[in-house]
Amino acid sequence: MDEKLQSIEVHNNKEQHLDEETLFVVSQTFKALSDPTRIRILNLLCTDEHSVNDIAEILDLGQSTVSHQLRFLKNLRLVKYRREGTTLYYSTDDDHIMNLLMQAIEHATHN
Amino acid sequence: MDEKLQSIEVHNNKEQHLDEETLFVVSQTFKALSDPTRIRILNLLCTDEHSVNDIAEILDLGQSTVSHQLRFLKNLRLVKYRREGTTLYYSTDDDHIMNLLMQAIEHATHN
DNA sequence: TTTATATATGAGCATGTATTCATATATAAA
DNA sequence: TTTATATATGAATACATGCTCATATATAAA
Repeated sequence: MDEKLQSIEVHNNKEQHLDEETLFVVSQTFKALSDPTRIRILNLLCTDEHSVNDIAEILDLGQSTVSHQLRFLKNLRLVKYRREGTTLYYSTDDDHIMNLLMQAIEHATHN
Repeated sequence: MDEKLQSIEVHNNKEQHLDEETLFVVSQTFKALSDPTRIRILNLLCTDEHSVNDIAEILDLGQSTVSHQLRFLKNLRLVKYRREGTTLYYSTDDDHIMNLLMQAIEHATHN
């Protein structure tokens, strides 16, 4: 099933009960999207890949801050990286979750 | 524009920059969805309205806990209530955000 | 008015989290 | 190997957050 098809589904939860694991995954996912710094990083990466220092410069953040947040996002498999020498180029790695973020941004701006 | 049409849009963020207010609204919205207790409450309310005590009993939570979380959700206009005597019946009040939650639950269960 | 029931609220506490600082690691060039 | 650059990491700290307890408020019934 591709992204487009998932997106046109009407998402009503057939099962009433949410098991512990689903609850954990869902809450973790939204937690990733609940911090302004991470939102800015993901929003930047949604168009292009960027190195850690680029991200830090563009968003005016500390290198350590960016690295910590990227580790967080990488653990949730929301971003990935590609190495080129000593430079790591990060990019997004979950189109579905990025789509959720973009929907929320649209919702926030157009209301 | 109705909910269905918003749902089939491809959500790519045309503007690069996220202003302070958008950032705040988006992060607050996701913060609301990032707590297991609030997810359980919203998932329960997504089908039917329920009183505070009902929610507490069904989800095995303290009355105070539920009331505090409902206040949080109400401040973000994610839920509303209707009074009947001393009983307050809460229900969801933002179909778009509820759809985001359902998408995330689908994503978490079907993967 | 008194009593009972439903809900809201504030304080306190324990836990979680984002940032910063100092430093470690890794790759490449000299 | 030495040096430089890019990134990662751990500890410390300040702040946010969720829950609980006790109590307040609000509505209705007696």
